[in-house]
Amino acid sequence: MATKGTDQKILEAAKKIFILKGYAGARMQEIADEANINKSMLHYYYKSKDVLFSKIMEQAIVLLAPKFIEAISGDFSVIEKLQRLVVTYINTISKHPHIPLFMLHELSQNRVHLSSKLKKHMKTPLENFAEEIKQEQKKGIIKKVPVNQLILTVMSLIVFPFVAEPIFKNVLEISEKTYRKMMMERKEIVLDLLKTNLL
Amino acid sequence: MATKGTDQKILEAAKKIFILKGYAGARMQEIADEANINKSMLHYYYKSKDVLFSKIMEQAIVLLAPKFIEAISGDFSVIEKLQRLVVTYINTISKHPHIPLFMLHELSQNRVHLSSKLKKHMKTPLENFAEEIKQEQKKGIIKKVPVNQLILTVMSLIVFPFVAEPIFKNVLEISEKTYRKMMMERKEIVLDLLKTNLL
DNA sequence: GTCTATACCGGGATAGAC
DNA sequence: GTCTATCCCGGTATAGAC
Repeated sequence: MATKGTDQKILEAAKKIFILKGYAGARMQEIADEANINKSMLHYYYKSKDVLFSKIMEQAIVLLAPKFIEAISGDFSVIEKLQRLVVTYINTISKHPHIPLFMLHELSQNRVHLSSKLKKHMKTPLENFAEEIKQEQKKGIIKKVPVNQLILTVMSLIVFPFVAEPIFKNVLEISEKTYRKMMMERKEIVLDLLKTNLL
Repeated sequence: MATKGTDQKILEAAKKIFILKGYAGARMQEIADEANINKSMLHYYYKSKDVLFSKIMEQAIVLLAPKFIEAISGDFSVIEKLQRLVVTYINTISKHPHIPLFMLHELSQNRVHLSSKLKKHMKTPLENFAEEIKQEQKKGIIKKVPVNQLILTVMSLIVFPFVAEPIFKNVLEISEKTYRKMMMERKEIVLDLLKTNLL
């Protein structure tokens, strides 16, 4: 494979720094250092900090949103879809454990405008899934829990352990390695929890 | 009551700005404006941005940590303690919905050193609680779920909906008011979920 | 495309008058 | 205690040589 192009090196460096420190905390100099290039190269390839940041944020969204949509779509039962969601999300986030907190923090600032873009992509699959849940509840296949609360619950169980990783590792005195292992075991734990609650 | 002292006005303004924007995103000028005072007054009362920030972070910790310890201490069954935790935490955070994301973000930066201080306060109560859980599990009162996973689960169910509030409100198209209501109803939902999982 | 130098501004912090 | 003026650094961005 060819040597990494400068633009790629920049993207990788920016990804690392932005995700670790957030937009406001990130320094262009630090990104340049991380990419082993001159600071002005950043502006040559990506006009401004804002532009560079947007690229990174978009990457993060493109990484997560389609996986979500895919997991809850197709010809599966609700429980099967929840299982798919739990497994793919915990696996994916395990590979990029800092992304959720990064996204949540930047979304809470109004820096990221894609609330509408994101919404548009997610709306139909999410509405369909909600409808399926209601159908199965009506048929008595799964228990009646308010749909929005159920979605909140599922995402909480999956995502929060990564968001709160620093605090948990500290308070519970858990090593990095053990925590990773816990996350892998968590797939089954979350799924069991959801099943006992819904079946 | 007497007119608010300048130092109090500053603390309130700083709290608002820091919690909304984080350390790196906060501007001393903005805090001064918010407090209706001159920027140099900030330095007169609180030597530096760091010092001011530390005060705010400490307030946040003092707000949450004792409530956690109190909820899981005393002569109650595990289920009762979980109920106390769910109720007091959802109530408290509802009044300060931005605090969790603020704390998690700043903790993920290594700006906050109190991992050790916090740990010290929490350690014994947490260990005792963990021991009680294991005891009840041995006696067959509650089902056997790994203790750390259980703690992760409980905190996830309580805290994450606040951390992810902006995204959920957008994607699920929920109004502020409705979301607040959902959080109130959530106390019962979370508790039911935990009970069906443990009993 | 890559580098150096530099412009330019914003932000934290201080000095000093009142 | 409160204000104005100012320092000074660091950070984004640009100019211009090579």
